[in-house]
Amino acid sequence: MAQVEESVARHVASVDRAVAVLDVLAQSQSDLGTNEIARRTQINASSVSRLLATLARRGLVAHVAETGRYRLGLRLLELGNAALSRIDLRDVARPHLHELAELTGETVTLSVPGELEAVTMDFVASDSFVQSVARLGRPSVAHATAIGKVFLAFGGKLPDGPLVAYTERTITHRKKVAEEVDSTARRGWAQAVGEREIGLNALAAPIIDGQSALKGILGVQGPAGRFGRQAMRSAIAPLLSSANAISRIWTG
Amino acid sequence: MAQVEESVARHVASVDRAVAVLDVLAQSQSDLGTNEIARRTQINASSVSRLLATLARRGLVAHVAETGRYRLGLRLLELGNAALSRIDLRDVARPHLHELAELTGETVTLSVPGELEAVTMDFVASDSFVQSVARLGRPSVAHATAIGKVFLAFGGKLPDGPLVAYTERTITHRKKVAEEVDSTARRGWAQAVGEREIGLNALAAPIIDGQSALKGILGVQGPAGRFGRQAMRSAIAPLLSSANAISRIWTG
DNA sequence: CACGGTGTTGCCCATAAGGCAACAAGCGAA
DNA sequence: TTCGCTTGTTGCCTTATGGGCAACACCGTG
Repeated sequence: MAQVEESVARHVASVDRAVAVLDVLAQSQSDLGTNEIARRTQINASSVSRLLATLARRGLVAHVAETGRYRLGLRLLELGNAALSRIDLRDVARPHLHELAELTGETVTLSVPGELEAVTMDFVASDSFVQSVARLGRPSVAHATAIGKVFLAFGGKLPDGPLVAYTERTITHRKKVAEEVDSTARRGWAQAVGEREIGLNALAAPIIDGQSALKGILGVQGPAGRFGRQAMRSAIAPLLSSANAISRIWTG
Repeated sequence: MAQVEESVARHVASVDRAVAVLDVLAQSQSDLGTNEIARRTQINASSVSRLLATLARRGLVAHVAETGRYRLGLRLLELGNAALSRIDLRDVARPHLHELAELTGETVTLSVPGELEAVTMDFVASDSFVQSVARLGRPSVAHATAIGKVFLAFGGKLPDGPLVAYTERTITHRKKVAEEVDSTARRGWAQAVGEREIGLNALAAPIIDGQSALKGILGVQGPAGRFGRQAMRSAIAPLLSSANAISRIWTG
């Protein structure tokens, strides 16, 4: 809880009431009249009327002339978009990265989709001495990594030319890559087993907004000796859970 | 201008100040400190501090502990999404439909993309006695209408089976339809010249959100005798202008 | 260490805001 | 058409609130 909120700071009651009015309008599926808002907020109707007039003038609330009722105003959308544009995905995701690293015992990465590939922008390293090292700024190899397969599943493109075989397990046939990408899209997560590097296993899940646009990719990776079939299977649910929690920035 | 705002209603100055603080944070590209907000709003720093404390407690503002500065809070995103979910596209678009109908002298329609086609949900009829009649709920024929071509350009699918030739000008070869759809995507608007009906010409432009997802389609249509090559060309810019103005609901 | 700026909070006082009452308007039922 | 009820607004009064001053703690820089 923020320190500011816990202090004995004096609050502005009128602002509290105004926000309570906004909250009630947000909770309601339909427009509300002054008296109904007064009932739900336990604020006198004349006070509510004046609060609404002020909020309406500033665009946070809209008065519907036909019905005399009120609804949330478009200025809130503008303010919400402004709030969104300042969010640092890393800040929001970081607690989830820590939690997932703790749960799985492996290195957890956060990538963002770029133009040609997804790029690692944050990670929480495994506590183990033997760990899969992540590096910031490192692009993924789309066809050979779990992160890359999620990237492809959301419209990312493979580069032209032959696909490099990093290990014997690397999928280099474009048709088989496409099938792998289809699998990723269908089940909502990707895996790579010794495809980018011998002995390196990984899982990845998309972080999406309300329109299913890719905003980030959450990955878990570890050495095959520890992060094998069983451990990978166990990591899927928490991975999806964390990715969904992060996605809730956009979906509410 | 809303009647409520024009009355001699008494406003709540504290709420006005609080919103002024939100506005300043929205305008700024970076986090702001208490004193900076005080300077920009001409409100005493101690008042700003107390307003911020209240807004922070309600989540409309977030205090960044590392820097001591403030930014817009995630609750605004929730409120913005709630506001958005109650918006009726028709209400927002209607003034633009009227304006466009006035500018072009033709019938203007608003459609929303459905599962299999786009459906007319509002229109403003031309003032002319000779006009292209629109009907609410009428689905578009994707391959033969301007509205439909925009729908296809944003991922809509053609139905299976042969494409019906409504006139001699209807494009029924799937490859040519695809080319037409590509043109639509590239230039940002579609046209249909006597393809759905002899003597009926139309233009259409997409209404999109911040992620380029299709939220609606704005169309102009008229009889070829009046809405011919020259008039259509003249209607493109105002059509795009109106579609963009409506799109700003989502993009700010 | 000194200085300047930031951010918060105690305190005082003027006024803003809450709420009561009155009023106008609208709606539904008789 | 009339009546009763509810809604929404506004005049007005009272008082509690909130604005702002001053003081303080903290921080960064020279």
